[in-house]
Amino acid sequence: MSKHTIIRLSRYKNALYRFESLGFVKVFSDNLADAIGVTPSQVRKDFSMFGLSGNKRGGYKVDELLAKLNEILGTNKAHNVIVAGAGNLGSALIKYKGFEKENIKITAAFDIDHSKGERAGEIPVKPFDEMQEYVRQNDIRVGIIAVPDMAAQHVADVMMAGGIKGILNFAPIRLRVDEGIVVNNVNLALELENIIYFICVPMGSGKGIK
Amino acid sequence: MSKHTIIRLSRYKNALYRFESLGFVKVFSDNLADAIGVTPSQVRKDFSMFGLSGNKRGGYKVDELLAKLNEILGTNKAHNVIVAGAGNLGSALIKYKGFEKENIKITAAFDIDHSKGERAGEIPVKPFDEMQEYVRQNDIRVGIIAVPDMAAQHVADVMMAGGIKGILNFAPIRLRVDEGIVVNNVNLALELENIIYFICVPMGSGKGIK
DNA sequence: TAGATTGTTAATCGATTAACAATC
DNA sequence: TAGATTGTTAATCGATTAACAATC
Repeated sequence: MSKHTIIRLSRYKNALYRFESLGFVKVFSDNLADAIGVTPSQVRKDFSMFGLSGNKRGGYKVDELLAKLNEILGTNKAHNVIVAGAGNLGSALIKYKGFEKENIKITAAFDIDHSKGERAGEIPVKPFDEMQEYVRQNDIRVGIIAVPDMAAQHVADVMMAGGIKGILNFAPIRLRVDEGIVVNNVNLALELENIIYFICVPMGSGKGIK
Repeated sequence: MSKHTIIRLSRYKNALYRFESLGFVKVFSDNLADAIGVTPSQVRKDFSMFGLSGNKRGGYKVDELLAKLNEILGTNKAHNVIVAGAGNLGSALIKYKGFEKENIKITAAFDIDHSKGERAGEIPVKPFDEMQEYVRQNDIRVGIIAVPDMAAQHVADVMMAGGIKGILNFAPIRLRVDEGIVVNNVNLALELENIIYFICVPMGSGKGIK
């Protein structure tokens, strides 16, 4: 199943929550398509690949669809995640509100300098040495890498040694990982650079925005 | 020109800096392919689309290639950027080190509560009311949105009114923007959700990782 | 030269879109 | 029923890869 399809599934889900809060009981493929910026065909195709069905004339029931999407995406279960690196980015992630409503919780952060922000009421910042054992003991499956570039590969290795299966990597390097380990990269500088390219390219020439 | 191509160009550039620091004078399409995880064909195809040429047997000169990539991507010129929202994420971005080496500088942050982190030596946090005028006066072309979801569309509108052409949006909603405005979305919860999906899907079934 | 690598064309692959029969 | 929407198949589109002649 392609990554793009799953991303769209998440977007449908977000949109559905908004429709729900607006009082919608059912939606049509047209509504969802509009909401996330794809064609209605795409919506129906995506749904049919996961056996999500609607009524031939009544569209899709919002609550049913949401329940099924949450089940497919795994967001009906809680997931615990750790962060390596408690610098600027790491601490912002620890405090980030957006994970909660997807049932995702950051349970611990690790840093070589664990004095960083060890505050009561917040998530503990532990010494990096303890990470592997913590991962193992708490059966953590997903880790976030928010350490300097040079340390990223080592952190990834330790995460994998502890049993982590998926990594969200903020370091602008390609991690070498074992077979079957899932890595998503977020490269902030690259995102900006990309925007800069597309606003600088002369629009006239038929090039420009994709 | 497709967004994916430009992203790869940025990645080649990153890899080239690393090759350069290792003392490489020239590289082959094979080296670059390995470094960023694509096929050598892809590398040569990408380069040929931008008139980046090498030597039929000697590969590509690292310094020349870097200079040309920086020119194409616009990273040879400095770019000033603003941030809306000086909460956790906004302040982490202000302090983020990774923009500098791409010649990108955050020159100001804006928040309705501008008392947040107005510290000397750092970037000033100004009242949100002043944003539009600041954008206009300083000819800012790119803005980052790191405000709560509900405020994001309004912020985008004000940015556009000030003359901003590109937006990096961290709010998990689809922004409605004018023709020709470039938007890149970074949705942190979605990235994690996506990882969770792929590590949860039973690997055996031929599905799994893409 | 012989061998290796580029640049480019053609083939392949996968993803998106259009079309339409089924049917509520 | 007539009209509208789904579910699915076929067509299209674009991007990636393979192949190979050119050539350093």
